[in-house]
Amino acid sequence: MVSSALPSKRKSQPEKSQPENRGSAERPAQLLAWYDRHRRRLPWRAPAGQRSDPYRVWLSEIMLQQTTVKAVGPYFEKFLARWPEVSALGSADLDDVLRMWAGLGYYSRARNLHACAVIVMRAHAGVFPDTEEGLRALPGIGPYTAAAIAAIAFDRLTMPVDGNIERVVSRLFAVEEALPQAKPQIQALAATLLGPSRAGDSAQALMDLGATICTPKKPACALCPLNENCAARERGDQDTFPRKAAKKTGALRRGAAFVVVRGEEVLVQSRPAKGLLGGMTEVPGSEWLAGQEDAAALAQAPELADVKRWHRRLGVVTHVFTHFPLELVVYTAKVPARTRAPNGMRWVPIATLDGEALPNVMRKVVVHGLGE
DNA sequence: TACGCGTGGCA
DNA sequence: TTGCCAAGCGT
Repeated sequence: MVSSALPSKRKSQPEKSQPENRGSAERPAQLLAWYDRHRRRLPWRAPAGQRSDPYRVWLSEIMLQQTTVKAVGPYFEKFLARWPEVSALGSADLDDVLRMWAGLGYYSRARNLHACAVIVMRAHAGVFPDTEEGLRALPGIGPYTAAAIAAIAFDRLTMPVDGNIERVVSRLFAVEEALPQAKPQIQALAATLLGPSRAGDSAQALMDLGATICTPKKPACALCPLNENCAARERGDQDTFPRKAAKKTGALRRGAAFVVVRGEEVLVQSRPAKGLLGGMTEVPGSEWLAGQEDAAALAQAPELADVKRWHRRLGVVTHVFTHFPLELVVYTAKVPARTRAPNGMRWVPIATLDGEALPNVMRKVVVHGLGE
């Protein structure tokens, strides 16, 4: 329900210092009261009133970076079952962590997760730092995550600001400045929503509000506990916040992937540890370049003397990364039983591919290459 | 500062 | 179909 846009009587300045905005002092309490009635039950959340386990909070916060609650759920359970505490994770092999992370995306998170667990185990005796500053020094923990763990696990009086909270706050105060330039202003305004205690609940309340009521499109303002005091709603243009600078989309890149089958095995290699899909498993392939032709891609096939000719599969595999779309032509070949893998490559049974650290784009390639 | 970094769901 | 979006971080 979008009310008609009324002429705005007030300039669109943030209401930072406008005492005539009656009721704004009640927001922290209104927020917590709403949270106590409507909080979501999530696997990593402690029961109401109980302190959360820092390990679970940390693990969930890393997984939730730019990732939906729904996608994280099963991964969180898997990780917790296999590595119940930080010392167990710190003792694990990085390859095992990458395999368990496969499919969740943003794989540098998995490497940093493991590195962080090692540091906590060895340099902090297995105990997470309980301050924002201490947490911020750990790999994979930035300003948001440090504040979130400090508030949720250690009850520190700080307000983490994620995408949800940016949206809620930019609407509450009708912040006209565009992201990301508006981040400092939004951070300061968000801090005004903290009460004298329960910082972690205040943060999670804002996140739940953003996820369920103050949604990106068609926010359910009628159900919002703060709707009497929302500048954007008063103007009627709440769904135009937050303001954002236009983003550019990357150019299409093309390449070839080579699915080499030896009996019931397929040829794979590991990608370099850093960069795109760092440390993950892939089938050999050409470079991924904008404007590349098929012939150029085919010329980069792995050197296998036993391959008489490559068979090009019909169609292409498409995949869209955050910053560019990708089209891969898939070539296949069968080789004799004792063909040796080229340097740096290895044979993996097709039946165990599920356990490999295969990113989804490579799963698509393998399915396309092995399909009938 | 701005860009590189995955994936799946949604309208 | 296409673009947007989701509990950001590292460089």
